[in-house]
Amino acid sequence: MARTILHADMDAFYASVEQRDRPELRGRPVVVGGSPEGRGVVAAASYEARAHGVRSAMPMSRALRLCPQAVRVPPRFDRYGEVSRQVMAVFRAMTPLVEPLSLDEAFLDITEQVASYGDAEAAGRWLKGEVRRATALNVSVGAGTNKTIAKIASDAGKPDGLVVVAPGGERAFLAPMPIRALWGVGPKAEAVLVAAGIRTIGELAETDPGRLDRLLGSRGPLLREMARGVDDRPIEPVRERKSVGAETTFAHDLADGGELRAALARLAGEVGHRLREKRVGARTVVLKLRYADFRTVTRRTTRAEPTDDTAAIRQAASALLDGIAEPGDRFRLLGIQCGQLVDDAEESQLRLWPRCT
DNA sequence: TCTGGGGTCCTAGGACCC
DNA sequence: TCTGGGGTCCTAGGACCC
Repeated sequence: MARTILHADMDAFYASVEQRDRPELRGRPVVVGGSPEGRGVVAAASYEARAHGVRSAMPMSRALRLCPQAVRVPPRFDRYGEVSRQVMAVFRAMTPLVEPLSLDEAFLDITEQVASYGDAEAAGRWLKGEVRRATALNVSVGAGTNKTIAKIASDAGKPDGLVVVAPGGERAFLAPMPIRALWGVGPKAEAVLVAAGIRTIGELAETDPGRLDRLLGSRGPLLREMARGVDDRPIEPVRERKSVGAETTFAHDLADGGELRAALARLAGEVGHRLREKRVGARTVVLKLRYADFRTVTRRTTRAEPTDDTAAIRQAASALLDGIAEPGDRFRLLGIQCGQLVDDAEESQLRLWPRCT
């Protein structure tokens, strides 16, 4: 039997939360993100700002040139997290099979529940109404028989949309869409495909599998299946976190020295704190450096025992930095990422019963 | 125009062991 | 003196997502 999958995606989430919390911002172009002097980029833009060409991930300096009357708001991630918990609670009132993708977006498998709403369209309307009642915010919803269809359907209806793709209608729905709409096709894959004369998902679906493998490598078969409307990936309500990291871009490039080492200590503190909060230890510490010319390098070290200790993380990262930095180097970004996470409870089990490994 | 910060997943080469 | 193949772990880089 065909599944019924919803993809729910809040409209201009951070910007909408700001406009909701601050009525004086309503109806005005709002851009959430870091300052242009601090080399910030746009995290979210209200639809009023988008009308001027402002987009997510755009440098803030460019956004404010495109739309000088825009109000720039520094992000308040704690606040967005609170609202996100309300939204996810509404989703979970519908089905336990909710897979969050970010603060403002999730897949829902409502195969078991859809009949009790009537049909997918009615279920989608119910969800939009409940989210609006709980948060006074709009969510766009797409419905279909798999994740690919539901996701592209919710994108297609934005803002405040509800798009339902009936079983059997998958290929006709996807065919005219640009390949870039497909999950997993970014700038690089798009360029490769366009150079080969493949512009739409329909054209991708018709491409010879062997040719696609040569163009896309191992990702060819999966993307071709998705383009043909076939996608069996399940909704995964529980996904284990694999890493915890923090990074910072400096307002001005830094040489190695007191300021850089102080930033490193601050990042180690941040990461250590979050590891302890989550009750996990990390076996690997990765140092990330971006040079003034945007070249990025990483160096890592693996420990025998996991740690959540700030000083240990700082020392590991500092030793890695010693191995990279040359006199005269200037850096624009520094980051620390901890991986190979081990649950504290699991860890103590291993200590007590070493032979059980 | 001058490029954030949080992540996930994949590839490829080398070390090491059997 | 020359030479296997498989498996696992580690490292660095890169594509991609929101």
